[in-house]
Amino acid sequence: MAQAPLSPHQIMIRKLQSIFTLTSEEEQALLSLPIQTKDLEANQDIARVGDQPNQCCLIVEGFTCVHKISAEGKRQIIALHVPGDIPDLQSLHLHVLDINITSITRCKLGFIKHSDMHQLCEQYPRLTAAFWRETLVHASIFREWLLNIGRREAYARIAHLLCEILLRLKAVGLTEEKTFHMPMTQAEMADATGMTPVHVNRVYQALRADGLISTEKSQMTLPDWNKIQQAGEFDPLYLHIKKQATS
Amino acid sequence: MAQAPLSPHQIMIRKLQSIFTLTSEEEQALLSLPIQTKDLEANQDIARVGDQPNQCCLIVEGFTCVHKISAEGKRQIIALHVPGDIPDLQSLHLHVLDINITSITRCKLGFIKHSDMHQLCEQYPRLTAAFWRETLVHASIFREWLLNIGRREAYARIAHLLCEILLRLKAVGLTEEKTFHMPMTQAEMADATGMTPVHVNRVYQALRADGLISTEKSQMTLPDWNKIQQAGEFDPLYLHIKKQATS
DNA sequence: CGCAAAATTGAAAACAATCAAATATGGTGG
DNA sequence: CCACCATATTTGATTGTTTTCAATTTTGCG
Repeated sequence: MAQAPLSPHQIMIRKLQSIFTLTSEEEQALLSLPIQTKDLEANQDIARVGDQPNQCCLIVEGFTCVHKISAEGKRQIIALHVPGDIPDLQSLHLHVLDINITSITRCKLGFIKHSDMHQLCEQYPRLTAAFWRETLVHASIFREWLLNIGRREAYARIAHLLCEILLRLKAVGLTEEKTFHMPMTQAEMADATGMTPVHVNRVYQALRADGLISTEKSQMTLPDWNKIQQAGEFDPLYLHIKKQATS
Repeated sequence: MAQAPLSPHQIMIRKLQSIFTLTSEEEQALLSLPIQTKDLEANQDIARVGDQPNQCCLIVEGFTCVHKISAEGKRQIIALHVPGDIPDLQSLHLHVLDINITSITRCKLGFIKHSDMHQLCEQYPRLTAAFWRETLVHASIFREWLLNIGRREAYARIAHLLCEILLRLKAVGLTEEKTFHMPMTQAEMADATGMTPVHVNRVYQALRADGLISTEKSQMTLPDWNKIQQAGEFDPLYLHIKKQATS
């Protein structure tokens, strides 16, 4: 049941449960957190370098990305965010944003005031640990991306990223078997992998020819998990997901 | 007064003070934290992928790095750590290490039990925030490295990393004007920037020819801060250092 | 049906990797 | 203090993945 439209609180809890075990009391507390939702078109800025937000942004539906622009004007996508993620959770303790956050697709966002977060964490110290852990898992993903971009060749790099997206969507119940909704353009994949769009296109073709991916509209299928996992040198340890269903 | 031999507690406090304002009560609490020190030769493993440490490792003297090895056997240095840093602070909440930690130089390390850290944080919630912030600053550095490796060409990439090292050492008082002790070999710089040692060597020569760096033994000098900052597209915002002395 | 965005193709250029040696350096023991 | 050795740096020639540039084709959507 991919794309089931969950409420902001439900998706947040599902995501946290995938990396941390919440008690029902803690779930209750999360459910009472005030969240204000907002819909957004694709390719809209959510926040920008230099901003000093007083709220966090929960992805409820859609994809967003965090990116930086070099002085030469080149864009690097630093992170992808799927439903359940909070791209600017760091802003709780780093008060000036050093990144841009932009929607990739149409999105439903949930905004949570810093003050409400701080109050909740004060009251439930285990939730502090849960959110801290959430930021640490994202840091772990940054580390794996560094290896991916710094030391893997293009073919493995793309394969690796596709494996990651599948597992992260699976963790929040947004996949259908080996198929998932993949809204990123090849140009966006290029920005995420430190490549050019042209080269991404050529690697996609190679992956298709080798039977590692098949695409139809914006549906991406990874028909042979073992093969693509091997091609991408993919080991899901770094995602620190509790229950690992990689079937 | 570079290389002044500070105690483990002193260097930890100095580092935290560079990104967070500690009260004297909090400093007192940190001073009473049990830390067991250990000396280590260069190029020794401190921890490895898969480990489940029950302690954190504070760098007191020397340089260490965090790295990952690809399936092809290529190494990517993910992070550098200088005195005051705690490379595996994440292990407080991510119980299985997804990285290797290795000494670059001879080091003095301080080990702090997780249980002592948890107890301290429970007692002083602002210290939880301080350590959380410390992990977030390191995550911010990962993000900048992603931009550096993904989108900057070799010349800028090296320049950027050298700027970062200077500022990070300055934050803990380990620089002499524009000069600092730079113990990394060119091969290690290559692993940190996703390049080959040969190419690092050629970029170093270009930087020397352009008057952006000068090296003598393992002393590195950046004679013209403005020029190298520009060459490396370096903006220190991402370091989130409180008092910024970039003279 | 029409249009803008995205994907695809081909050819040429460039940055960086690779391979293989040669030179220099720093630390050690005699 | 010097010779020696392992390590690190440097050099040159070649190869190769990836980028760049410039179309062309396809797709999705109103």
